[in-house]
Formats: sequence, C-alpha cells, structure tokens
Amino acid sequence: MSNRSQAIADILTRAILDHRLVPGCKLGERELSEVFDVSRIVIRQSLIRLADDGLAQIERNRGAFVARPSMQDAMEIYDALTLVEQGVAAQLSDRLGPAGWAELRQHVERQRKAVASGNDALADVLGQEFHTVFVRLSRNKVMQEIHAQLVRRTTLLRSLITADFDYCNLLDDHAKLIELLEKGRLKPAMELIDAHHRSVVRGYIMDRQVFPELTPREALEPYLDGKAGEPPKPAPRKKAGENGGARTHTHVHVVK
Amino acid sequence: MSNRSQAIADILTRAILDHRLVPGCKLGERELSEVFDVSRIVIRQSLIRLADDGLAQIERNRGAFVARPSMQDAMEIYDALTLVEQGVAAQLSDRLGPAGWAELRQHVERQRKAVASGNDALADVLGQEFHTVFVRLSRNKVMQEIHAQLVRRTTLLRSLITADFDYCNLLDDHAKLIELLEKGRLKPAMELIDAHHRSVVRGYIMDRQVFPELTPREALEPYLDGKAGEPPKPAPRKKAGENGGARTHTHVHVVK
DNA sequence: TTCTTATTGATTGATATCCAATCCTGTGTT
DNA sequence: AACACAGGATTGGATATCAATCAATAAGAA
Repeated sequence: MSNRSQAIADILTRAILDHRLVPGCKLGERELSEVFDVSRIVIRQSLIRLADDGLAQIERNRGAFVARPSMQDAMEIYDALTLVEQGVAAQLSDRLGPAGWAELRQHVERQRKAVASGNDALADVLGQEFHTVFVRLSRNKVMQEIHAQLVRRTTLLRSLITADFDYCNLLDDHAKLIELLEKGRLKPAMELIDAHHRSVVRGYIMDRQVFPELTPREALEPYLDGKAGEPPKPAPRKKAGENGGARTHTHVHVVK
Repeated sequence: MSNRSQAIADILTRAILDHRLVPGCKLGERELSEVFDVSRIVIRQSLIRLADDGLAQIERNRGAFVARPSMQDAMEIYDALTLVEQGVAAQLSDRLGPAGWAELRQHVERQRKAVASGNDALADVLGQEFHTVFVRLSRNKVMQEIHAQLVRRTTLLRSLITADFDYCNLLDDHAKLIELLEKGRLKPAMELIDAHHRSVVRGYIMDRQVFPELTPREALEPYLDGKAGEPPKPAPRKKAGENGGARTHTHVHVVK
C-alpha cells in the first residue's frame, strides 16, 4: 500500500526484461494508469524511474517508450560490462577468501546439475546469477548496483537481437574463470571475460523495426494478481515457431 | 517552460555539489515547491531523480533528505571510482591516438597555468574536469554516465569531511599518469590511480551530525534568476573563518 | 490527382484541491 | 519519571482541470 510508483516501475522493468514489452513499445500514461488502476501521476513517476535506469526513453510531449538502444549503445554497454567485470575479477583474485571461491564453485555445480537434468530454465537463471554472485563477492554495493543496471540493459538488448545461439561451454567458461582467478592468472582471466562479451556483441544483429506483438495491457496482465504478490514468473516465450533458438540468457555463445 | 522536474533536479544537484545543501538537510516538498514556484508533484519527481542518482534519500512518510553516506559508502564509492578509472586507463593505453594524448596534455597545461597565475578556482574546476575528459576519451557514453555519477557522489562525500588538504602535486599526478599510460606502463599507472584514491579516502573523517547552516530557501536563492538561465556560479563558500582549508576539489592530498 | 495548409483530436506537462496514512510532538495521566 | 493519547504536520496519492504540443486527418489550391 505504499510506494506504488516504485512497485510499478519494478513490474515494468520485469516485463521489459521478460521481453513482454519490446523496445519501441509505447508506454502511454493513460493506458498504464488504467492497467494498474492508479492515477497518471504515479505512472509518470514510474516512468521517470525507468528512464533513469536506461530502460525507457521519455520524449517531450510525445510520451515514454521502451528504450531502443542502437548498435553503438550495445557495444558501449558491453564494453562497460567488460570493464566492470574485469575490475571485479582483479579485485577478487587478490582479496577473495576460500569461502568465496567455494561459493562460486558451488554455483557452477548447481548449474551443471540443472543442465544435466535438462532443466534449461533453471540453468538459464543460474547462468545469469553467476555474474551477479561474482560481483556481490566484491562486497561493494555501489559496484553491485552499477553492474545490475548494466545487466538489465544487456537483457533489454536481447529483445532486439536475431541470432542463433547455442548453450555450449558456458559452464566451462565459468569454471575456467574461477580456476584462472584463484591461481592468480589475472591476464588470461580478463581476456576470457573480454572474449566472451566480444563474441556475444559480434553476433548481434539489429532488427530495426521491432513490432510490438503485445499491447502493454496484454503484456502486463500476468503481473497483476489483484494487487497480491508476484506472479510465479510467467513464460516470456514469444511465438515458439520462429526464433525459438534465441532464448534469453546472459551467457550466449554465437555459432560462427 | 519544459521538463521542470529535470531542471529542478539539476539545480538541486548543483546546490548539493556546491555544498550549499549539506547531507541530512531536509528537502521538504512544500518548502521547495514555494522556492521554485511549482507544484509539489514536480518537486516529488525531482526528488525521485535525485534519489535514483544517490544524492537524496526518501523515507516513506518522512520526506526526502540530502543523502548522508556512511564511511562504508565512501569506501565503496572510491573503490568503484578506482575500478572505473583503472579500466578506462587500460583501454586508453591501448586505443588512444596522439590527438587524445595531446588533449590530455593540453588540459594539464591549462591547469598548470591557472595554478601559476594563482587562479585557484579555475584550477579546481580544471582539476575536476581532468577525470571527466579522461573518461570521455574512451568514447563510451555509458561509462561516462557511470563515472559522472560516481564523481557526483564523491563530491557529496566531501560535504561530510573534516580534514586538512593541500594542493601539492596534483598536476604531477596527472602528468605522470599520462606519461605512464602513453608509454604503455599500465601497471604503475593503475597503481597511481589506486594510491591517489586510497590516500583521499584514508583522510576522511566523518562528522556524524552535520547541521544545515543554510535553509534550502537560502541555499537555493542564488540559482533562481527569475526563471532565466544559469547564475554565474555563486561562491559555495561556507563561513570563511572556520574550516577554510577544506575547499572543494576532486584532487586532494591528505597531509600525513 | 497531388501537394500544402488548417483544423481537430489525443497526449503530455503541470496545477490546484482534497483525502488518507503516518510520523512527530506535546501534553496529560499514572 | 514513564507512558499513553491526541493533535498537528507532512507525505503519498486521487481527481479534475487547463495549457502546450504533436499527429493525423480534412480542406483547399495547383
């Protein structure tokens, strides 16, 4: 019953990251205010939050739209992400204790089990979380927030991408990264991070016109449980027929 | 006549960075709405922007206050800043062309002249700008924004600090950094950045209760030119009698 | 027909007023 | 002195309203 605008901003963020609201989609104040059953002012505040986070773009007297990053933006975001993760890697290789390395290994192990048991959805989530855990071990909330924001923007980027991915050696990458860092082999570790992100961004192909398949009303419907808590994460699937290979995942490798 | 909330957020940011609004200072909606002659809602939106930027803190049903970062926050902010600047340094040492190095040298030269001519205020500004120019040369707007936000927060930190500074070898640091990077001596350069920030944060002494010397109304008065453009940067001076040595500057060295 | 211009509609930016929830404070009681 | 309660003040939000601007359509001229 409080901070409605923050709660709604969170829901919108979730919907964007789930690719239910695609880049370029109009976020009309009136429509959203009806969807969420709040006044326009609350929606406006939510949209301001989204814009500050880089997920929405507000054009004067034209309204808010889901951000549509350019190819240039994509490269810059991945550059920044690489820079941050390399920096964190350097810190961790110096400062992380055995418990930290153990936590990372354990995380990889959980993901390995998920993959082995064919639970792709869980493997996806764990793969995403690896980087978050990685940065959290730096024990720096400021860095965590910066990193989280960058990750959100990469997730948004994935709405714009048409490419065939495979799920080959993600775990190997993570495991190898841990191994290199723990041994203090910083340079190869940083090159691994860089190569990883580079290969991802190289595979990006921007579709210039992304057409909103769902209206905001349709897209947001699963998140509205009559003002109750979170919905149990609805399937963000698009039409399974076409680009079924382009699932959402932080760690994607491009088929060359 | 547009985007009032953003404009007001900018003014408030400026006032905070000028230390006219000190940490802990209450930012009452009614008071600010009277100061700026807008409705409370516009002020609310401005405060949301400030909070998203880490410069204000909104407590439910209690209002907004200028953020009062803890010592822990200070260390984390400087850690993040170090990480970012080190990363940018690494990128620049690889990628920056002669024109870029020339621009950096030219900037240092301008600051040197300002110092030589006793223009401390200008030297301050140029010293702050050096880091901004440095990051801008990475040609990455995302990194620029992240860095700018971190710099804003360090500036806020300086409101909380009681320490004696001197202006010794700031230029030497900058010049040395350029020299090391251009020669590809990355490691010493990164250590220089780290040492610089470390020495700064070590000198921090938190005053737990900072009392607002100026009411927001008084503090903001110089920025209001009857809705006209920017005021010509009013002197952010506190009372000159007491801690006159603790001027605002990005590059401060602690007297051991 | 086609291009240019004008009108109209829709949407945003912003204000004023009102109400509920909550916090702070001051006072009174035990 | 400690506690409880009531009242004031402030924030969070709803609603209604107006102005400014954009977009799309309709009207008119070449």
